Amino acid sequence: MQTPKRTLSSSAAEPEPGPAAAASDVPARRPRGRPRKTITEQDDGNRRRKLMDKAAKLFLTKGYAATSTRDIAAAVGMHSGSPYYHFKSKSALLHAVMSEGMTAALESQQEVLDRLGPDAPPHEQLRALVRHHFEILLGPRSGFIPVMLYEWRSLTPAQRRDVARIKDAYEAAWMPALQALAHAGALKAEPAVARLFIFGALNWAVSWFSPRKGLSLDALSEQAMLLFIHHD
Amino acid sequence: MQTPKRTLSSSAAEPEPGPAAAASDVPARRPRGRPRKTITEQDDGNRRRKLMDKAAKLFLTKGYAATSTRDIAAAVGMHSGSPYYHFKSKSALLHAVMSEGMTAALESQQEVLDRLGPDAPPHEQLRALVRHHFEILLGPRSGFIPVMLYEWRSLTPAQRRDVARIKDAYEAAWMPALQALAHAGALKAEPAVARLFIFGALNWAVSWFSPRKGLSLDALSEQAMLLFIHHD
DNA sequence: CCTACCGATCGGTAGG
DNA sequence: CCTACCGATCGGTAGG
Repeated sequence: MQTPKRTLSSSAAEPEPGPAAAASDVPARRPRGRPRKTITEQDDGNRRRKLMDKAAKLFLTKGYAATSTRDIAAAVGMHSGSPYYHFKSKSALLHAVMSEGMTAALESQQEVLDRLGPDAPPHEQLRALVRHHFEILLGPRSGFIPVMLYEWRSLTPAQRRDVARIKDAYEAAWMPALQALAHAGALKAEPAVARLFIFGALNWAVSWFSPRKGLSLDALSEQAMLLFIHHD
Repeated sequence: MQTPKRTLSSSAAEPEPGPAAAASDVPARRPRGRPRKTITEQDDGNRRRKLMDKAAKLFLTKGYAATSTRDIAAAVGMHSGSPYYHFKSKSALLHAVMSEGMTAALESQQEVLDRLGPDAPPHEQLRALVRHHFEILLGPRSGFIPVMLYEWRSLTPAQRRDVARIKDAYEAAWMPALQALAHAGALKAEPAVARLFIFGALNWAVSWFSPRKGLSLDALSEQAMLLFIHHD
């Protein structure tokens, strides 16, 4: 990904606004993309990210509806109204978690496929996709995608459509490998149905997998491949 | 299962209490088991069941926390406080849905296995279990088990332990078939891990299956078997 | 099962 | 980002 080009008007010598200026300066209307780095008492982008991280953790533990914006504020050391400085509603915070989580997952999945190259055997492509998906779901940086799996119904219809676009692209990337495997006789179910079953099997691991149970993500991926792929 | 023996004191000629008596007669402390049939304006057991049915539907659509007891009352044509005549708390209603749903599922699953007999080939046992599970999840009388899958975290720890007992028995009944299939070489993953993946794959269908999509529950079961079971 | 009600909590906002 | 606050809603209950 490239760093976004600065617009001409926001070029070099722009003075850093102090806290007072930052407060009176219409904060609701930001330019699109990452918020620009404004030095307030705490770094702004970090606060936004921290809100999303803690919110995701709480949404996953207690559920979106049962988590109050006060819970989230307290978890990051803010006062009750302050999350609304960063997000215009509780719902927008949920949407940001899912949307940015899914975007990052789609990008890292594409990197995995690119690294493997288009001529890798489909068996290896699927193994890499499975392994990467477990990393997204269960790895040390996980959290946003599991929220998406459990809180889909908490989105508004418009938000759902928006996140679905990214999710569809993520899932569509599995089809070439599945179709190749079906063609080779290593996958016996219809690829479109197999994809749904396979995502179910993997996603469900969020509800039972514990890294301390002795199973590594590599071993878990291997078990999944053994279950789904028929060797001759 | 046997019908519970009546205690001596609650024998034959007990008069039906009228509406007034039913209202003043400590309604919170019922004997265990099904409520006895007391003729009020509406039949009591039916009202309780209707509350559970509508509550399950709402819990599944909007989520437990986002469903108010007023929503539930309105859905069955009661006023706001009336569900508390049948359940001592919102949480108790959720628990009843899961507990009674899981109990019924365990019983009908056992009937399926009994009908098949202990000498049926493991392949047929698994197919029957899968088919029955889809019936529970997606069939015309479904609803309670999907709520359990999505609202586990809304239970109190004690309620969780209680429902887990039944759920564990339900899942344990799959192990003999899976172990036999593994032994015969038709299941390549470890049976304990395979069971978790398989339940995930099947349970996930709640989020995507639509009977109008042209796929019957029989065809769905067949696809699942093709995916998991390796024929030689 | 209805009526009337309570205390608590919630999402959100104005104003600084 | 904090302070102080509002209107709405919620789970639950007493009393009949």
